[in-house]
Amino acid sequence: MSRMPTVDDVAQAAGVSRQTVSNVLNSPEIVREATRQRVLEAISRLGYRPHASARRLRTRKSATIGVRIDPWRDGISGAVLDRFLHKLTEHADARGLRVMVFSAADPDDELARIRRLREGSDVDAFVLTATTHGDERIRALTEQGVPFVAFGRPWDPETSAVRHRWVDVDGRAGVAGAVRHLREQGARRVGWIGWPHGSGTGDERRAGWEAECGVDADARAALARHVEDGVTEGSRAAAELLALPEPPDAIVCASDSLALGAMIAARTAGRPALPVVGFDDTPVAAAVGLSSIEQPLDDVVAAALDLLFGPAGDDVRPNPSSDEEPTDRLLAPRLVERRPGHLALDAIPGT
Amino acid sequence: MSRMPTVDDVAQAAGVSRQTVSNVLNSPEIVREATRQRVLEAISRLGYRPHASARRLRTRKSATIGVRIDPWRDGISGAVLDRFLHKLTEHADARGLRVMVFSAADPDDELARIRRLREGSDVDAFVLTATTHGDERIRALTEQGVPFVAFGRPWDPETSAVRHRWVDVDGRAGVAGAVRHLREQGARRVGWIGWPHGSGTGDERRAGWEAECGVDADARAALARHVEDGVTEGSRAAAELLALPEPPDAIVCASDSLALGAMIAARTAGRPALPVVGFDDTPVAAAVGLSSIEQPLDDVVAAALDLLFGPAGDDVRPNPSSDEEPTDRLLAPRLVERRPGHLALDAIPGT
DNA sequence: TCCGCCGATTTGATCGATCAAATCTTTGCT
DNA sequence: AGCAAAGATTTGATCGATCAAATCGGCGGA
Repeated sequence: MSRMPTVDDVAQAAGVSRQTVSNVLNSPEIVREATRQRVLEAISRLGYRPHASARRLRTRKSATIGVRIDPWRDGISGAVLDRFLHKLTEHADARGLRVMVFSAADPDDELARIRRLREGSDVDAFVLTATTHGDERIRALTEQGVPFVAFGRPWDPETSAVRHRWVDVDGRAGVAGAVRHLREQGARRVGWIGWPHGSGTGDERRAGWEAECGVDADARAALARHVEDGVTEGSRAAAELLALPEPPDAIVCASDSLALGAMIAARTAGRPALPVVGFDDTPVAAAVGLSSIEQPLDDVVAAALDLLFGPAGDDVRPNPSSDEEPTDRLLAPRLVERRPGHLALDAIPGT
Repeated sequence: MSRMPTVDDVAQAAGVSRQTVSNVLNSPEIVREATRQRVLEAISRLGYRPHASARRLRTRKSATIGVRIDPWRDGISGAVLDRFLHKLTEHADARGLRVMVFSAADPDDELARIRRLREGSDVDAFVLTATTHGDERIRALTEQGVPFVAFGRPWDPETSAVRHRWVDVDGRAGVAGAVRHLREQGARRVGWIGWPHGSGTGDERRAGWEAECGVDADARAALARHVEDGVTEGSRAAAELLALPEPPDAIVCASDSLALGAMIAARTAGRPALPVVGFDDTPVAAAVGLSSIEQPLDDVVAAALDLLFGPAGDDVRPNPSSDEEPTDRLLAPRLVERRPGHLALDAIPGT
């Protein structure tokens, strides 16, 4: 037979009807065991696979989730979203879901694309990444009844008021834990290099440092720097801190880019053993032997899918209304410790 | 109206038949201008969008391409495939194509998943990335008649014998160009840090250095190191080279990871101005101010889609048979020059 | 004036699956 | 044994679009 087998072919081969074949696949429990076996045998003998488009046409579901992938990835940290995407496909595969990616020029364009993808039953639900202050997408999708989950908490009261599903990583707890750990290891003055105020993520992370650094407000002001993300910026800020009369004896940073810069600055300043902690545990951190706070992406993805589809299965739940059980999850990150000096520069002949 | 409008709704609204509406969308040239306008007006008034699954069921096409995304590679260089993926979605969107991603444990698993995706008309064609020596996937997909294009040339005669579509970047020409450029700038002994022999990509890149470095075989042996990919490895190799009686006055590397290591080693060895060139122009290179050879991913993606779908349109061409016009494209990369010392460590107070 | 041709449009059938309701089987209880 | 309820299976309709073939309408030529 040249064409792919269909339910009818299987039905004929097994001596049953279309619908029974369909039932074996979709509601096995209502089929008698004997017939079930017979049908399964026929299915595997003919190599039958259900035609996804036909099924979707009928059921109006696609078992597909959509994710936007971002164009701007100058920073090292853009890598987090890539790892997120990869984890997402893994977990989705395990649930029998598919992942479709798309790109968009701006939030409006993203909304337009989302609408289009959903209209054709191409995609059932979406994962929004990189939520911002006053994120327009949350409200728009909620109003349109498009099922989605956000990776990133709502950053302002307005968005919080819109009940929706989200998952995020507790940056504050992560940084606090790292600072506490450094102090247990003997550090007395832990410095902070973060981003300019105003980004939700950045402010959260800084709050973790503030809570645990154990010094008064004046000392905190001296020990903190806020710069744009980047290796150069991190390097410069760290050099400033290390040049203080009372320099820090450890530095925690809001990103691996900043931390890499800090690490290089420490080396240059003759303090190669200064503990430096970054955030996101990107490949670069692993490559240069930098401690870093790792986002538990596996858990994040699992939680996101749970919220969208329930603990198991591939039926999208509708967006939550305003009076139900919790629809969000805040997960704690984990400190990955590495030895400074892992670069082994000291072991190099001639140094 | 609660449900989405269909062709029939539009037809009724415009006072024509289903098929005419369909024609306006798919073969506008056979519809009279006046009716065409009337139908278009009705379409936009009702906000009609064709139902993708229904169309696919009928036409047996999905206008969707599949790409495997790799489980995390620890190197910095994994970023290339991510950028590739992003470019792919951009170009695909522009052509009205969709991109579906999936993950797989190994090549066999990948083939199984590809088969499944194609059977349901989920995906029309695939892009294979990271081709290897003796890549099983090429032959398997060709035999099964699954349309695909490889990003990566065939690395052995056996695979070359299987006529298939591929696009690749001419690493040899890229490295050769960089070496030539360094020599024009006054370098006399250009070193090489690459990967162990055996990887197609790595050997090609090294060949570019050999061709243009302008020294005899003995000197070449002294000036080259072959190590696994990684910052530490690059750093160690570079330190060795710089400790030679006649050290190199510039170093070209097979990857940005190696180059970053080399750059740090140069700094440590007191030669911060040593020109170092990496490969792939990853975000890290940009962040630390490292020159790097950039793969023209835009062109790669455009070429790949051209090979699959023709210069325009979204009809997949069948895999090439053995006697047709060229089915591959080799593209030249470009050197992105940056200033060493961009890290501005020298400008730091206290140094 | 009538016929035939050609381009524009319409009608009937189909893609492959699931839903809803009808029909046939078995089971359980008196 | 008889009969209803529960269980298993089958039949007819449908999802929304396109394909293939039939129909309609206008125009030129005999």
